[in-house]
Amino acid sequence: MKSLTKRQREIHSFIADFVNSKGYPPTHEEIRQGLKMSTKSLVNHHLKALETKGAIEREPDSPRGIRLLDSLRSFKVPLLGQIAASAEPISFSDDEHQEIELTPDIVQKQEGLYALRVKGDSMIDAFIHDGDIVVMRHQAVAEVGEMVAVRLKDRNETTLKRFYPEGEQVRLQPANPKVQPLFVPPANVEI
Amino acid sequence: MKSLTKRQREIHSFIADFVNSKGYPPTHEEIRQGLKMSTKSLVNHHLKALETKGAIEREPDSPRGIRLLDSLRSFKVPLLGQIAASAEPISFSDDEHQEIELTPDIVQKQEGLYALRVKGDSMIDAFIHDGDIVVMRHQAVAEVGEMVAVRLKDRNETTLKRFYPEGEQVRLQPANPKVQPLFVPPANVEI
DNA sequence: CTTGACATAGAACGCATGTTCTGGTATAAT
DNA sequence: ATTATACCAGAACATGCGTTCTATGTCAAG
Repeated sequence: MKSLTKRQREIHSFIADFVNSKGYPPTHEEIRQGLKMSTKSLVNHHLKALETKGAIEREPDSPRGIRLLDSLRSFKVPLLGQIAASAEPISFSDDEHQEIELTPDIVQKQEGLYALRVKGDSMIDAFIHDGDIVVMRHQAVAEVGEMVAVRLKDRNETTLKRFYPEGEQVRLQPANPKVQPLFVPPANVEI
Repeated sequence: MKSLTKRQREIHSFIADFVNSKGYPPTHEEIRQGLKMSTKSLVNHHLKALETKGAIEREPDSPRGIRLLDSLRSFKVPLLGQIAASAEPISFSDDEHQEIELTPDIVQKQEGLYALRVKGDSMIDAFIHDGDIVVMRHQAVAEVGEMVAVRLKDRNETTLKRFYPEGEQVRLQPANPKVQPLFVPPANVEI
């Protein structure tokens, strides 16, 4: 999707808010009022721009015929593969690209999010069961005691442990020193 | 919401499907075609019925002005109040009736669901932090080791503990014997 | 048989709405 | 200066679409 201008972003988010609150898209006239524009032709002008840039789709000659493609009210997160909570990690599966739908009620910032399916019951004490899906945020630094998905660089494998710094080394609870943490989850578990 | 007739359910689910795939509600004409009816007045007749029964809301004289109240693609869960994960439980707050929006991707069965906001950090080892919202299912029997929200009958308070049966008594980890479990959550945590 | 919900049928009315046309302004890049 | 791009204005038009009116058919309950 090409980049939008300021006014175009305003319109786009206005439509998103409108859909969220009302359940159906706004008419040109409603957009005009909401953004204090003077005429509908101006609205149509911007909608054309949004359409060519791929932000929306429109049904010609159809009232409220606006479809948000880059929807704000529910966004998707890539389901990258499986992860082992036990001692034996399991690698990513690159073949299937599934997605998970989330709402802003669950997580606010949606940058760098991705999901993994948990294999094994060794983290069952932390409310994570076999088959659960963990939503994570990609970030560089880990905080003490946080749940981290660690990637062993030599192998292409990932595992879910707690993170504790310990002097110059990194301790992973429960298991494996001699690894560098790479991914850090915030705190979301779903069944 | 009053019970719907067969034809009314057909229309309701048709609208839900339409909204899910298109992003905006159908017109009367589109409903007519989709359900192989002969005239629009018949559609309007049924929509009136759905409206009086509380299944939808309509914006008069407005194309596609249909709002699904009992939506299928995202349903709401009452946020009943706060809950203490620490030793001191906190009672319900009946004044504000908030709601949380969920999608079927997160939980399948939506019967008897409700949400509680967690107060305190004592369950931080189970991935539950202060301010987190726990989604629970109301059920009568608890399974061993499951997370349970226990209600102390004498007081009107609730707390979040683990459930272990122990002979004739019930042990709650960590705390308080002499209580009967009432609510049992399945396994959902959100931030 | 009669009554009353529930579903169906066709047609006409008229407002709401998307579209199009022809203009104008502001700013920045060339 | 000139061009390109984004933004703004007003008005006229054709039609999509909700609404309303009037009837008919069905089927179970009374």
